Amino acid sequence: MDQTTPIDQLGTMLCFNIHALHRSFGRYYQAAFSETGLTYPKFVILMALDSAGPMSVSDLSGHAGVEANTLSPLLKKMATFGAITRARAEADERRVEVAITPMGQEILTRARAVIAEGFAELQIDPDRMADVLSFLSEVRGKVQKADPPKLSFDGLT
Amino acid sequence: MDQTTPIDQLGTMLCFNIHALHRSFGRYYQAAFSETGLTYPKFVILMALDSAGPMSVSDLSGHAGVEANTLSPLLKKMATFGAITRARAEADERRVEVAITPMGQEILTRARAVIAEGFAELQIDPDRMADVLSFLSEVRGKVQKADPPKLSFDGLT
DNA sequence: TCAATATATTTCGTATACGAACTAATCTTA
DNA sequence: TAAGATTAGTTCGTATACGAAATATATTGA
Repeated sequence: MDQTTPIDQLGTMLCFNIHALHRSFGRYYQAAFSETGLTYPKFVILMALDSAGPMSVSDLSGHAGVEANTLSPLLKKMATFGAITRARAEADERRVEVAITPMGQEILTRARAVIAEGFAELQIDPDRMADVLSFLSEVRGKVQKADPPKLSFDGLT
Repeated sequence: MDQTTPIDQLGTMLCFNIHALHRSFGRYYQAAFSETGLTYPKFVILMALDSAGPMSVSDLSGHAGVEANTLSPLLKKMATFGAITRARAEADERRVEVAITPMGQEILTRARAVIAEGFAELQIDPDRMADVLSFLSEVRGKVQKADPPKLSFDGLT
């Protein structure tokens, strides 16, 4: 951005870039999926259920990177649509087991193909991408564990 | 995630990582700012106005990476609070010029310090970070220009 | 010049997303 | 074994965020 960017601002810049790229992806997926009612968050849920198998809402929360209270209404809609199933666990009635259905699998397969096709057009270097992915995972782990210092407006003019 | 991740899934994985990291940053900033009413999107707006000077809503939209209709209510709240000013441009009454106030500057300065402090604790390699930032910017540019292929559920079982 | 078009912003409807509070089920332990 | 703590999920209130439509202003062209 600026040749005098101090190291203290790198964190801020990373957030900014993540935020802006997140929005760009959001619009991209919205354009790709809009005719179908599928959205990016739902796609992430299907991916998690497909790769890690049936699991509880809170486990899914960890896999998808969103809170359980965000998932709750989404899962309800997806179950109504038929892409997943939701059922109280017999062993522990507090838990709700979520699983992808064959219809959900079919949707996921098609969505993945569309996304793969779209990404191929972006011409992104796979090696660099892999490196960035590992960096982002590392940062995410640290951010999740961190206890942020608190901002205060005391004495604000 | 999986040692057999094919190249066509890298795009999907990048989205997933961006999405999850975005959520992690969101929670981090929420924890850091919650006592003050400042939020991450408002922080981004202050940063953009501070670094690029007063500008219209649509220019700010470009700088902040969100749509103008998202900014509109945010800017109204921030102006009521006193962190920014909003005024119809004299030359062109369609435009609304937005500018940061001294109070907004003060808030930004404090927020930046808190974030810089928090990030220093994360122990992230600055060189690697800089490299990742340039990659993310590059990807964002491509995603924004791209015309995604469209998903369809025709003939879904 | 004045109707057709274009541009800037706001409003509207819908979809995440979070923390806090709530409910229900399970576990602990005195 | 029953009161208290813990855990899982949902509901509630608030804050983004987007596309589409509405509104207001400016520009163009016959």
